[in-house]
Amino acid sequence: MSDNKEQQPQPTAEELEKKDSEVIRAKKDNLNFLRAQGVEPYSYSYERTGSVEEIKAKHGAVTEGTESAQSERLCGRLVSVREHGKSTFANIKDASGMIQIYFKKDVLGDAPYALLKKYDIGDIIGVEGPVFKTHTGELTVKVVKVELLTKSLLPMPEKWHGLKDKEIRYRKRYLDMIANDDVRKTFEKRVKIIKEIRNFLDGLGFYEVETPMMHAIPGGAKARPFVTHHNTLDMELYMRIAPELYLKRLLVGGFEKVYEINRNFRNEGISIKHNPEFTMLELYQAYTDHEGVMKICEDLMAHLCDTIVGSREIEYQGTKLDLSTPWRRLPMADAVTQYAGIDGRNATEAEFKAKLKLKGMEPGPGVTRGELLALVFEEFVEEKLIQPVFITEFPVEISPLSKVSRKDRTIVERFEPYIYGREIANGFSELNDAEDQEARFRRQIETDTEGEVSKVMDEDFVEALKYGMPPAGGLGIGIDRIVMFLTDSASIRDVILFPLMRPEGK
RNA sequence: GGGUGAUUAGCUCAGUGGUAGAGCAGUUGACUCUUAAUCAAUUGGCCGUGGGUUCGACUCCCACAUCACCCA
Repeated sequence: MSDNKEQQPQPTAEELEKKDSEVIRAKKDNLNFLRAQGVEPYSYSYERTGSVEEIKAKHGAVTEGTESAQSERLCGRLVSVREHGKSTFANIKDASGMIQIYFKKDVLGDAPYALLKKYDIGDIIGVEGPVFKTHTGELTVKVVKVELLTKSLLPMPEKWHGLKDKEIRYRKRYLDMIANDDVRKTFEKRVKIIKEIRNFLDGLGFYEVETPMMHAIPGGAKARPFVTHHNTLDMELYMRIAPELYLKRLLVGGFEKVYEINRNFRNEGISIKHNPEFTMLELYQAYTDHEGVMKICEDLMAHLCDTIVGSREIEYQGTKLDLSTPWRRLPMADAVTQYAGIDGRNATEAEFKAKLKLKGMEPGPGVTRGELLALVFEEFVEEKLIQPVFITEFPVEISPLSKVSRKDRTIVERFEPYIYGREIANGFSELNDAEDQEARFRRQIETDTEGEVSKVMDEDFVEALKYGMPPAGGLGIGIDRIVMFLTDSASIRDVILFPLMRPEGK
């Protein structure tokens, strides 16, 4: 495959040169001119006296008409230039913010001022000089000395409208970040959210661990895995769909509170809510049950609201969401009764099927009552769960890893919180009866028709359980979806730096 | 997987079966407190790719590619 590509004749330097637009050629000309003048267009370092924000904070009190006694050094990308003959205003931007800089011919000197013409928007520069306030009150660096730190060879996106083309924004995230300030803010927020999750869990005494992302047997969730191959072992490996089975092994081993924040991979569709690789938090705590981790779940979300948003009421896509704790608890059957207009506790299989038929669904004869309930829930209820709610009491058939309810053998001690019609997490009292686990795996393997379950039983996991896993509660939270809520992002692609894209056709 | 829409200059967008447009960016000139600076001039296009219809297609038709949105 790659052979064909390599046989294609590589364009020569001249041909590439020809293809350059005039805009690009102008920048290259500037680069070459500067080089000829002895300017190094790709410098090695620049020592600054502070970031843009720091300098602004430091000199905020400078009064108009005076300038700081101290000279400052700062650097960043040149984002706009306003020439006025013998003086020039410009703006540079660093990670902290943007500041105006002022070049004056008689301050900078004739020759350096003339060289400014060879600087382009997009170049990264360092400037040195005192700080003053303009007549309009804007804090500005009066540049005494300017240095080119990095020459830019491609034109920047338009300064006013920015970069809107979603395809370019996702494919070339760096341009998106340069052009759209709120993108950088969203991803800074993502960093803080994940940091706060760690803070919260570490505060509860959890250990963060790393378990394999390449599995010989895919497990821990119902999803199609990505397959890869190990050469020297000559074996198929699967990118993990969940870390669950490994984290539970750690409970067997004696860790009592563990969590992992990392990537899972599911070979399924791509949508506004799904990226093939996504980040999950999974945590397990020994000697507690689903109630225990349900509390951790809502407390964690409340903690994130407090620390990231500053309020437990957030607005998502124009809808107000109140994440105050405790969240409502609602058994699945009751949710169906309440939202689907069919008695979730007493309806017959035929009644469920009739209901599903309204959406064109015709489950086969092998489908159990519990599965039918879950289908009705998915089809008719989920989208209506706007305010946070824990759906509880899942049918045992669709929950192969959770413990049967102590009140009712047909349901399990499991919950899924929903916000804005979306499932954001999944938790349960972990099944630790090895023989029951083995039987449920077996049943899953037998009934799976979609290839969503491994055909091979994870014997080692079952064996681990046989040594004895303490009773435990487990919880998995989709981090990307949490970030979407807390940053008011409509698409998962807006909270993943480099979402999966098909290679561009050529 | 199905449906709808988009694809035109580096970027943001108009456009029409008959010679391809604007703003920004670029280039040249003027301007020593501007900030979407202003003013004057100017360069830049295989109108996503490949077929077809037509005297003539950026425009109409078909296929393909990529993206977006909706549905499964």
